[in-house]
Amino acid sequence: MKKKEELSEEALEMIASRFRLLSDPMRLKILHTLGDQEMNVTDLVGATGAGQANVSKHLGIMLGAGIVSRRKEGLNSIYSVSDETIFELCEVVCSRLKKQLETRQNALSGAF
Amino acid sequence: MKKKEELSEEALEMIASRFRLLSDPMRLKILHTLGDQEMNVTDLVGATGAGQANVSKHLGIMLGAGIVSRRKEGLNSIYSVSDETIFELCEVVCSRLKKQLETRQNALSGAF
DNA sequence: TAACTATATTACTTTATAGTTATATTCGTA
DNA sequence: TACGAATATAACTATAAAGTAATATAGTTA
Repeated sequence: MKKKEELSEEALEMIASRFRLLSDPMRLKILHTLGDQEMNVTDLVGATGAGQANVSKHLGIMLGAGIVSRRKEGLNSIYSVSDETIFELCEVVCSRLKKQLETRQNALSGAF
Repeated sequence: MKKKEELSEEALEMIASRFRLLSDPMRLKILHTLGDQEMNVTDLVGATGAGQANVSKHLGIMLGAGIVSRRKEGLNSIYSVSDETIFELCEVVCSRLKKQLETRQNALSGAF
């Protein structure tokens, strides 16, 4: 029954926003560093080499979007990835990029 | 054999850039409008309601990134989506967003 | 309570980019 | 060849967001 529906501005904005979350190298680095572990902010700062305020801000943004979760333990904030689809998305993108580069290499293979 | 490899800055930037392409509502609208068809710029302008220069610019960006392709026919530039993974990514995001909103609704269901 | 530690937030600067207007380019046609 | 149409591009403006330094907040410990 579903035909080519017109996507509402609101829907487009929600989807775009989710992609926007992933469009920053530092956030990807944080997510990749987290992986399936729990880590506090200080350790993430050490692992990523970014500034504390910057890491904290990125985590706050991702927390708000519901892709990481936080639990407090004393002074520490311990974060983990709560949205596993993130990694699925990254894999799809990464595979596609590899294939694309491979195709380009082949296109040049006979030339000069 | 693959351990938790450190992702290079370059790799992170490439992946982030791909997500950045999808982080704009107008580009998503263009991609969704295209679907599996071929369309020229004028028709896309009509279908999206955006300005000609704007549509043209977005198409140029996506062409450069290899997610749409272009063929010329007389005065027309006819575009189509050349990277089907785009739709896969959008579906994953969209499903996840739905589930997330559903969860939030349930969280409020007993309250007041 | 005072000092310390971990995290969050605020204010600011800088950069990237979306949209727009005007113009250039390219091809078709009278 | 001159004109018109479709698309691309350049220049500009406005906005959003990343990074940073300074500060606030909250828990911990001497």
